[in-house]
Amino acid sequence: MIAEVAVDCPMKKLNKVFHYLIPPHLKQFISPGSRVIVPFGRQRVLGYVLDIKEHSDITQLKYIHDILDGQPLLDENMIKLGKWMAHRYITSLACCFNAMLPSALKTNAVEKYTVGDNCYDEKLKTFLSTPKALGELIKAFGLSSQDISLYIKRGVLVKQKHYEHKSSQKYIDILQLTKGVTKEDISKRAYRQHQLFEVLKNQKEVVFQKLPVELKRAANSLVEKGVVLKKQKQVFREPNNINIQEKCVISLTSYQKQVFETVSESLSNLKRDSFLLWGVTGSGKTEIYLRLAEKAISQNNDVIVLVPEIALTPLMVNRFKNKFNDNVAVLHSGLSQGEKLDQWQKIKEGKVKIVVGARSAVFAPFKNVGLIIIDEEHENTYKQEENPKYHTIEIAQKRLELSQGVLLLGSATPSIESLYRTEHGEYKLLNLPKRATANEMPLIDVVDMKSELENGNRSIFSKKLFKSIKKSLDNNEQVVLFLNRRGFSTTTLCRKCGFTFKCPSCDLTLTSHDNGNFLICHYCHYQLSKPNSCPSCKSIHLSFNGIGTEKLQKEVQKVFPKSKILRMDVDTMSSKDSYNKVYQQFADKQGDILIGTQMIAKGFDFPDVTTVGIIIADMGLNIPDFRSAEKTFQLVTQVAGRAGRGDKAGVVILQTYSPEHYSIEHSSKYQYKQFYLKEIKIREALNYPPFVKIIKFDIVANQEERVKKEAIEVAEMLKELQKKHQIQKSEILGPVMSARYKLRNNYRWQVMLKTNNMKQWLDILNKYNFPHKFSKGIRVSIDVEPTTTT
DNA sequence: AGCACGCCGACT
DNA sequence: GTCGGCGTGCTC
Repeated sequence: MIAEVAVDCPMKKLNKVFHYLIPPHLKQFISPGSRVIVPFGRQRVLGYVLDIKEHSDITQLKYIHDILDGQPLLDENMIKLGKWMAHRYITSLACCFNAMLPSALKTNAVEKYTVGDNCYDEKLKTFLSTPKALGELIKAFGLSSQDISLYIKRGVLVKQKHYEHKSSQKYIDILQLTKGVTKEDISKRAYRQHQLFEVLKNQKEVVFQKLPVELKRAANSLVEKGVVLKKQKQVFREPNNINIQEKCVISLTSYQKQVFETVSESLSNLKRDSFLLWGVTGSGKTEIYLRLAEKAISQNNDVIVLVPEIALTPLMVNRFKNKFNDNVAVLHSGLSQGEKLDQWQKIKEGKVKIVVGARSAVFAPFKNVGLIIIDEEHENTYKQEENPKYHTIEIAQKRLELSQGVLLLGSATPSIESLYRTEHGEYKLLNLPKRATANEMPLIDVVDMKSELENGNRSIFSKKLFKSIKKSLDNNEQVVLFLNRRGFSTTTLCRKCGFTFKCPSCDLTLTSHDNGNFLICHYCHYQLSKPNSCPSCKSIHLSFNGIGTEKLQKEVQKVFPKSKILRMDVDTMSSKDSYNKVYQQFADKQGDILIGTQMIAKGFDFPDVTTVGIIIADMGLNIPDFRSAEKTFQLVTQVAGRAGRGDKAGVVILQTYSPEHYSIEHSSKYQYKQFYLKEIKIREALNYPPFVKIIKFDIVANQEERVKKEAIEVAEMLKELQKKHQIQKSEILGPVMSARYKLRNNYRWQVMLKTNNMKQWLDILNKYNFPHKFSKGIRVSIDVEPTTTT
């Protein structure tokens, strides 16, 4: 008996499997889907058994060393899915299987040592009868690291990885300055340590785990010197308990009924079908989801419900929990690894029939998936940005193909691609053109900020927005202000010589925070305390340009001094609970005005909000990405949906510098269809998706010159492959410097491949083992159908 | 990832 | 003639 194993090792040629003999004592436990430990070269690594065979052509097979779980973790369909994924996203098999399992199962690999075949030392043998960590071994036998590597070489010792379940308690380390220490306690040359010192002086405490790598090292040496104190703090899991008044839904509208019946029919006939439900905000999509889930369960099928970000959609989770009680598992980012594992096991053991969760819940270990619902299907959180760079919709499609089920995508603003697919019969389009409740969508009033400026209004607020806010406040109603940029100001500029403060390792301008007291790099978190003068010309005239949520808050407070303002962005979300807290505060009317970034665009349902202000609507339009118009439209629609949810009518004031842009024009009138028709023409003319498929190659390394050289090489290789295999309908663009050229001291170039021949390219790139063709220190990562091209 | 293998310059 | 740098390639 031979086991075919996908080995987990970030190694070249890993789209292939390795054969191992199965030791007699493990025979009855090992089957496809088992996780095993196998000898691989001189190491022992994790592997996934994919198949059991009678024979192998390979001679000199090794034995499987051990098995990790009592039962196989993956069923036949999941193995098929993993194989398909590895090919589709050009990654290793093990990487795909890792993505399917809860992280608690994979992250706790501990290196331990045990005796090898050439160990004749009885003392060592007894000591290592249970595997020991390196530290224990060194302590007990007084060995040096050279001794150990020598012993490993000679086969006296064997290094292996141990996979242990972590305790479900989570800890973080808090750093504080020791009382009474000063700058002089740190050696003059230790630049990083001084940097950390400044941060701690200003912020009092900092979470160690959140520091950038460079500062972590500095932190450790300062802890050793006693300048900094390190304390362990337990992080408590946060139960998801927002009190939301349930809207009582008595019966479905005729539109809802029709949608329900259409999907329901496919469920009854066990047909493999895909639907796109295009329903305006508030049209009652959730109610349809609930009823369809009920239907699927009654037929003994399992249901997966996916939401973009579970923390931001407490409503959906609540409604499923209320309706199905114990039959629902929830997988959200607020759970500890251990808790996630518990939920996962509940699903695996068939104790629940429904899971509500974010992206990775698409891999929920159900046996019989009959329905997958993807809400807000246009959200880009459905694309995983790390390897395997999968898109949740694609995975869902593939799963349902394997288990014969129905896919239901829902959105008020479907992605251009999805809508395009409905025209070509890949998805069936379902419409909910009317809100389920009586109130209409709020009116969107577009204000041209250029003419405001011409009329002498230089403030952040247009006259209209100011009036509307005032009116709402006077009526004791609430206001939501949306600005998609956090921090105080985006650039700090010397007015004399034009110097701008930039991050030394990222080539990005530093955003000032805390009233300009800090400059922070939003990418690597490099910090600088408030500069007094320009480092280039010593001028003291510095100006803070560009507006972020912090500055907005300050301005609003100035103009409406009596109002109570709440702010919601990454910076105010220090703990998992902050979101719920602010949400609850605003719901309880402990705040008059809520200021926020993207975070407030989704799922907020406050009946007393009558003014919504979009401070700068066209911020996203300047991003050089083919999806920027689409994204802007979606964001405007979403934010607008926050107004007028109760009995009172709401107003949306949209401020913009480009009122004539088609994205702004159509979104302000809720004309998605018209926008779509225009956008799809542009996509066709410029040869962008959905008319072409993109594969993006990122070339990253820390040596500027080498990256450029390799990037040219990547483009050359692609052109050669294209020529050699005569691939038609393809275009290789680049290499070009990435939009964010330098990040964390790494330089990046990119090459784009546009093609209508995806299948052939995937076959060739996989066969050719493309991502691993490059020399050490150069990382070439491939993104198949990326969501952005920047 | 590790580690061996092999090819080239520096040195006993 | 040997030691050790690291570029290349393999691990069932």
